[in-house]
Amino acid sequence: MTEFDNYFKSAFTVDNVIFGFDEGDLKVLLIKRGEEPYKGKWALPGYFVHPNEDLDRAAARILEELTGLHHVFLEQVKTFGTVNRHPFGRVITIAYFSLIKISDYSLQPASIAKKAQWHSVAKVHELAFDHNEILDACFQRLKWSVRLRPVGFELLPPKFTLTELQHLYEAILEPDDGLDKRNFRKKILSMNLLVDLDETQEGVAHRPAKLYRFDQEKYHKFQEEGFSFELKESKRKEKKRPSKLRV
Amino acid sequence: MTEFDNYFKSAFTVDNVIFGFDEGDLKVLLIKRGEEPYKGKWALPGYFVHPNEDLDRAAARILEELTGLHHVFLEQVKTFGTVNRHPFGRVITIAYFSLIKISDYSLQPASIAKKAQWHSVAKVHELAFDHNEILDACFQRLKWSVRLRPVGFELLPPKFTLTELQHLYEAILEPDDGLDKRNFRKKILSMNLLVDLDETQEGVAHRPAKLYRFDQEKYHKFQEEGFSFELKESKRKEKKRPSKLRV
DNA sequence: TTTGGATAGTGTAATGATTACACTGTGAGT
DNA sequence: ACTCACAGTGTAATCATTACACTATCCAAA
Repeated sequence: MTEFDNYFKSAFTVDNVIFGFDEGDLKVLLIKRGEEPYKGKWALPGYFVHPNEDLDRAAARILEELTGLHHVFLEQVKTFGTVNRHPFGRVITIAYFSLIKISDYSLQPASIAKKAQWHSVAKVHELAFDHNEILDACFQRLKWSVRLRPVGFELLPPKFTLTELQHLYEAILEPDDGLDKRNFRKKILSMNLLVDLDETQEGVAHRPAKLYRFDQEKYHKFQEEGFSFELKESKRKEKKRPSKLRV
Repeated sequence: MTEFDNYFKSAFTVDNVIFGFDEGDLKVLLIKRGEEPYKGKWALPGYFVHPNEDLDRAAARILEELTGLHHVFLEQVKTFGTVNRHPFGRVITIAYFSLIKISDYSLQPASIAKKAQWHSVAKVHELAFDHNEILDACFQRLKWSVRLRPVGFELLPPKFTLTELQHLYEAILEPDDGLDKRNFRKKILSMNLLVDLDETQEGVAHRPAKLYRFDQEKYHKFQEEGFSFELKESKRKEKKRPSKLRV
């Protein structure tokens, strides 16, 4: 068996791209590294997989240590294994992404959590290791995922408005000109996935919007039977009355 | 750095699900294991990733040793890392799938290749390790892939008939009642992806079909711009004249 | 109390895509 | 000349998607 000894000298980690949605913006949870390598750089939360730990379990552990959340959406995306990606030796990493409600997130005691911060996905700069590449791959997967599952269920607070839901879709799909409001509403309401709560927003300086929640049962049905959301970005803007506001 | 030493005791392999298409049937290339563990069992072709080898490179190497082919379609699918999946220690495996034309395949000198054999995907029985699970995951991915890329380009010989192409789609998508012939043809021809070769089959005991090839340029355009193939299985059979053949 | 700003909310007609569906054509073999 | 086996072909009905613009409601400021 010694011929194989050479192969048993590598390690693997799990890195987790944790997405949240807040203030109309898609966010990702990053950690400021306190140790070498890449000390001081922002990085994806991740760690070595313990010798007796399954991969999915490791991903869930990292997520939980950081956010206190379990039973959230978590999916394996891709494994990154370029030869020199880690200075300690041959280390490959299995990337996962998860979706959480930022409102559920609370600071955890784990020391790692103290260095965590939400960043707008669109504004993330240089990360440690090959983490930019990992983030990109996970964001692409999320874009794909949004067509296949009602992702809002995982990302939005229990009560939300249709406009918030639309903004979420726009943040993920990044259509050049946004989505058409009427078509979006027609589509999403026709799925019967939302429940009208007969409540409205309060304290907004405009006509308050109705609040909705997801229908849990319908949601589970969609999980089993599939889901398809397709909507082109609006081709041209509807003419607006010229606004006096400067851009 | 000694705190990390414990983690550098694992290994990883690459396993490759090589799909081919022949005789109207989707096939997968399996190896009869000549060594423990699982000696005598059929397994996916795979091997340890060398210490200085990138993952994609390892997958391509295994494919080439076995089939003599390079530059074929090869895609990472998923990593399997259950704690006790390998008797030698902690070994995780990165699964890839590839698509090749069986007509291009030729027996290679590598000793491993002598134990290789094509099996109908639908009839694969118990495999070594967790390879059934891996095969399933890759087959699912292929099902998905068929909607996003003109997979026939990778799987069919240079000249083929529309019926062969339809059988390929049926072998992958497994629709209960097959696809509707007219709708299939209308759809695939309207993509302008096929070139009519002005040749026909020879030596068949019925009206010979026209032969087509893929338009390489259009194919590359689709690779960049995306591709969408959607076609429901035919709902109900068209009534046939009662056939005298017994089922 | 009036007005302006901001966002919510709402319907339809035109277009395009998908579906269901059944018979005729051609060559080979007897 | 007949039969078998598969090739090849068109249309109408339905459904889904798209483009598009104005009215409603609340708050705040004048």
